[in-house]
Amino acid sequence: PHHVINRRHSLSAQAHHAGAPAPPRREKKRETPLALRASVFPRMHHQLKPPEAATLPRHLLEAHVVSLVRQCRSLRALRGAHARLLRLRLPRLTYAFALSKLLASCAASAPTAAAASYARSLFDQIPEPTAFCYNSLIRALATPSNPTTDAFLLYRRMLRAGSPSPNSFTVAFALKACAAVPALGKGRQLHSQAFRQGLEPSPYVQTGLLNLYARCEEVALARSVFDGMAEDKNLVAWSSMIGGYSRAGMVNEALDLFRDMQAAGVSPDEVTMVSVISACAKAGALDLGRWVHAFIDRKGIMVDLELSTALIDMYAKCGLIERARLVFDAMVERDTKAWSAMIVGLAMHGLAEDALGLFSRMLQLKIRPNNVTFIGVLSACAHNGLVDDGRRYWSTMQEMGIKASMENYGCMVDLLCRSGLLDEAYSFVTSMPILPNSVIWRNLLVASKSSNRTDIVGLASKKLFELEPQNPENYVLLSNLYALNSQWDRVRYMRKKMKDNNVTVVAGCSSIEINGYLHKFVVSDGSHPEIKEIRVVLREIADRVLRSGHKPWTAAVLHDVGEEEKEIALCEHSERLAIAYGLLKTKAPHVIRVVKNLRFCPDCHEVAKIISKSYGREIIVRDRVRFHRFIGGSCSCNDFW
DNA sequence: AGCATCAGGT
Repeated sequence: PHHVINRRHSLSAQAHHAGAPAPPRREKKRETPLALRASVFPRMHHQLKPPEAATLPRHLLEAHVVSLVRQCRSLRALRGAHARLLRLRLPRLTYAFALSKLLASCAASAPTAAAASYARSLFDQIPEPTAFCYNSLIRALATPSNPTTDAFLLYRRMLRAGSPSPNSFTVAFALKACAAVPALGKGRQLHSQAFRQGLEPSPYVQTGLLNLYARCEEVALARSVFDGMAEDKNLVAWSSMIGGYSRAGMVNEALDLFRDMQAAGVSPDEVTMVSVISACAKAGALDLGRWVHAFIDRKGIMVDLELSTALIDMYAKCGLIERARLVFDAMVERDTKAWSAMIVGLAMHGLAEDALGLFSRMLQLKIRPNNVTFIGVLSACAHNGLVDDGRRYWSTMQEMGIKASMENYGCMVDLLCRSGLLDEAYSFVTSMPILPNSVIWRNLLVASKSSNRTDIVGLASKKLFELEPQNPENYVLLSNLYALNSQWDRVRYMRKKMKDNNVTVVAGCSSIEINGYLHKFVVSDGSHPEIKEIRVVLREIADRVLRSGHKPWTAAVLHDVGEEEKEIALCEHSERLAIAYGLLKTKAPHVIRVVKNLRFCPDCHEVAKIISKSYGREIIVRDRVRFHRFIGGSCSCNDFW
């Protein structure tokens, strides 16, 4: 039979390749339709009274239970049904049956904390839970809001009890729970146990494992599960693996696999496309993103809420904020995430007015913002020096009863620091109700760079090394700070400390997309096949920069080497290599788009301005924080970043 | 009774 199935698959793959029309898209999954089956049972069952319940045969009672539970579409309805069943005073066994049906229905509902606790209370009332009951409870506990991985603990309890023994459903649900947290270690234990119990071959266990590893960004592990799966991998396996690559930022791999998937005759759906689009977003690969969007249209893939949101994010992160706006405006239904994506996108582009305008429209339409929305709002203020507005939005957030997350505090600190309000930032940090994270301390440290505030520098660096003793950024930052104040002994001490703690510097990395392929560069990177040609362009840039009267800002180079060497190091910064490659490979009206993993080097920022004027090229660079758009010698950030 | 997707400050 396997042979036959495989043949069928390869035939359909051929049909697909021959350009046959794509099969009609399936309808998006909806909630179970209301009581389709209720009419099957006589109306009298809905009005069952306790005396009758005692006389009816068990199979009829069970049918009644099934129909009652099936009608429930919310937790509230389930509780109501539960109450009605209680009043019937069902025989013990039938009641246990009813409880397990309620539990299963609860597990299938939206995975909220309320559903989880109700499921647990149902489970606790079942005297001898079957594997079905365990499975349902594990499934209901699989919410990201369960940091202790209750689901996994229940699974262990089941194993310890010895009976009932877990089946493939148990492992699949437990894996989903681990993936939701995500909890890699626990997931790996499940993997080996599933193997021992012979449950590994189940396709649901396999995709569960694959997805767990993909969510944990354990790409190699995910890939080994993926490769170990049968020839005819299903859509879920492909989507999950592509999602894993995408999350890990391995864009080329994600897109290669997307191509392999089509070659294997599997048609992607809207879920697959969300991962593919967000891979493009992460990479800032505009051409690829545009191509994938066209693909979605061509194949008639439904652009639902999630895919629209992913498209907004992609266009925003690829520097086409206008297109992001078009997608947003075309949406028929927008949730908080869609609004947030748009607001964050505008903020990233320094378009504070639009971002804040959109936010007030969101409020008018009674869409409830959340803390992520406020990240967008506050960062819009921060990027434009709107301190007073930022403070006002901060209190708006409080008034709306939205609990500030660490990220929100981070935005506020950033806002105050950028506006030079170091004292206010410092007292804001020290009066936070939660312990500030490393990001906040780092921000404070950067802000006090030229302030002579040894108290702040001292505290912030102490906290930083406590929180992140292994983060190279901290060493570089502090070393830089000391170098700025010519405290060379301290600079040397930092370098020694770095060596002693086995910390190595993270290289800046910039990428540019040429002809659909992503080219990556790191500082002084000689590995590119066209490096000779690139160096010629770099020399020409250096000449033009010199003629424009710009003096290389060598303070951006950390090492205490000679001035000349510093200038050379600057010229080989990753962003400059990428821009040079863009100049080499493309012609005038084409926009040079570069993505950098760290912040823009100040000297390279100046140089980019000069290039945009001297070569008459538009350059858009996405750095770790925001977009910079260079036209005719100036940047859209107005040098405020 | 299951498996895959969306927004994030430094």
